[in-house]
Amino acid sequence: MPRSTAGTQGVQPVVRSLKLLEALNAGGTVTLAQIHDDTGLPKPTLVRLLDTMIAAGYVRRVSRAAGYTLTERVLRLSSGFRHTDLVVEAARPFLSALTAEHKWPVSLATLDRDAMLVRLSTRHESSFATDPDWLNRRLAMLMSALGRAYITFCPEEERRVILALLQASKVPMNKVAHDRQYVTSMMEGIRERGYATTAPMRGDRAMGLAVPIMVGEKVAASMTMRYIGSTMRESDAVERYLVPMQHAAAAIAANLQDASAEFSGA
Amino acid sequence: MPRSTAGTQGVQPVVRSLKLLEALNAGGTVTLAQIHDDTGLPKPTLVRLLDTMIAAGYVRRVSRAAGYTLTERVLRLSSGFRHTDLVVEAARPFLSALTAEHKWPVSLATLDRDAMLVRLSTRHESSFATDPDWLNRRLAMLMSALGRAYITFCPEEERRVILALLQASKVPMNKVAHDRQYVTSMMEGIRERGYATTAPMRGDRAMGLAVPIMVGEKVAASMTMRYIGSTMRESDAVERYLVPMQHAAAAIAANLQDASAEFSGA
DNA sequence: TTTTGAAATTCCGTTCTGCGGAATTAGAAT
DNA sequence: ATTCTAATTCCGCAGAACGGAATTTCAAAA
Repeated sequence: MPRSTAGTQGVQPVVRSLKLLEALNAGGTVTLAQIHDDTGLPKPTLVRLLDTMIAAGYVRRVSRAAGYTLTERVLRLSSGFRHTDLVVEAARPFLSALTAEHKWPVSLATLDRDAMLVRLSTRHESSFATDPDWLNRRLAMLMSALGRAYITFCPEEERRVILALLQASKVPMNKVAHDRQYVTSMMEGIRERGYATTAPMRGDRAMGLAVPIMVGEKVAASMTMRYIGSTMRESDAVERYLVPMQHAAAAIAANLQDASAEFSGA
Repeated sequence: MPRSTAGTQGVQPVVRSLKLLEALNAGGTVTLAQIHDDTGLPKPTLVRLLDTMIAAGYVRRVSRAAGYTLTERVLRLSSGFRHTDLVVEAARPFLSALTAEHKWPVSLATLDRDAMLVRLSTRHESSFATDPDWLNRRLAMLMSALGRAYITFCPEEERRVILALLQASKVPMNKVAHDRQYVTSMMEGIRERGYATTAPMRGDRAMGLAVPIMVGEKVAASMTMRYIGSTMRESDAVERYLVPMQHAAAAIAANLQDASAEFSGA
C-alpha cells in the first residue's frame, strides 16, 4: 500500500470544503438547506465551513433567505489552469494505453512560442527508458519529431509566425529555419507520409515517431513514440505503430471537444 | 462580536488548503519546496493536504522531482462563477458609497433573457427602505428604470433581439413592446436626458433614477437609485444624483476592465 | 402590528483527527 | 557505486472539528 491512507480518506475538512465549493458552483446562490441536501453534510458543519470561506473571501452571505454565493476570488482557484492543459488531461489515458500495449514511452508536447514544451510523458510507465526525462523542457521546433509534426500540420498563418520567430532566434538549433529549401522539402515529406521523425543526432539511439492531434484546422498538440533505433527499422516501427498513434490522436481530439463544450456551455 | 470566531480564523485545514490551491495555480507545476516557501506551511502538513487533494482528484503528482500540478477538476471550483458576476463584484463598493452619501438605496441589475435580474442592492444599508427586496427577482424590461436604461443604451443588434423576445412574450407587462411609437419615443427621451425613470404605477411611491454601466459599446449592467417621490421632484433628484451616479458607473466600468484583464491574461 | 413556524445559527461536551519535529527513504547527480 | 539533497513517513500529543440539541432569527400570515 503506497502512501498511507491512515484509515480515513484524507483530511476531512478539506474534502468537505471542496464538496461545498462544488455545490456553490452548481447552484449560483444557494440556501443552507439546499447545500445540506446536495452534500449530505450536517448544517452546523456547513455553517462552520461557510464562515471560514467567508473569512477567507471566497464566499459571501447574500441574505438569510437567499443564502450564500461565491465571490470572484474563486477564480484564483483555477486561473492557473490553462486551456492547453485540457489537451494534456484528455490525452493522458490514451498515452498510457499506447505504452501499455506497445511498451515504448510516448510523450506529448504543446507549442510554447518558438519551441515545443513537453507536457506529458509515459517514460516512467515504460521499462525502456530512452532519454533523460524531457518533461517540462523545450524542444527545437525543426529538429524534434514533436516540433516537426506540429509545424507541418498547423494552419498556414501560424506556421508563418513560428518560422519568423525561429529565423530571429539566436539558438543554433533554430538556424535551419533560414534554409527554405530544407524546411519545405522536410514538410512535404512529412505531409506525404503522415508522420514526423527526429532529426538524426550524433550518438542518439532514440528515434521518434510523431503525429499531430488535430482539432479542426488547428493542432492542439503533437505526440511521439520513442523507440530505440537499433531494435527495428523505421519502416517496421511505422507499420506497427503509426495507425495506433493516429487513432489515439483522433480519440484525444474527440474527447477534448466534449470537454471544452462542457465547460463553456455551463 | 457577531458570528463567533472562536479565537482562530475559521477551520484551519480549509484555510490552508485554499492557500495551497492558490499556490498551485500560481506555479503551474510546483515542487514541495516551492509550495513550502510560498505558503509558509510545514512540509508534512503540505504532503498530507496534497494527498487529500490527490485522492479527491484536484491534484496530481507529476514526479518526485517535478512536484505537483492541478487537474482539470479544479475548473469545477469556479465554473459556476459567471462573467456577469464580475460586474456585481466590481460594483458593490460603489453602490455602498452612493447609499452612504445620499441615503437612498441603490440597486444593480443585469440582463436575463427578456428581463432585468436584480443582482445587487443596498436596501439593507439604507434607512429608507422603499420596496420589498427585489434581489434576485426579474423586472420588466420596458417598465422598470433598470430595464429602460439597459435597452436604450445597448447595441442595436442586441436591442432588436430583446424586443423580439418581448413581443413574443405572454406576460402582460411586456405587451407595450408592440407599441413601436411608445418604445421609440421613450428611448429617445432617455438618450436625450441621459437617465431612465420608472414607469408611473398606481400607488407606487418609489421612483427610480437609472443609468447604464457601459463597457465599450456594451452595457454590462444598469443601476438605479430608488427615492420616495413625495419627498422631492424628479428635477431635484436629477440635479443631486445624476452626476454622482454617472461617475460611479464609469468607475465601475474601469474597475471591471482591470479585473477581466487580470484573469484572461494570466 | 402581533403571531407563528420554519429555517438558520449558536452552544458545548466529547472524541478523534490533524499537527509537525524527528527519523527515514527515495532518487538525481556525479 | 556513492553521495547528498529533498521528499516522505512516523507517531504521541494537543486542541480543533464535530454535530445533536437548544436557541434565535426572519418572513409571511393573521
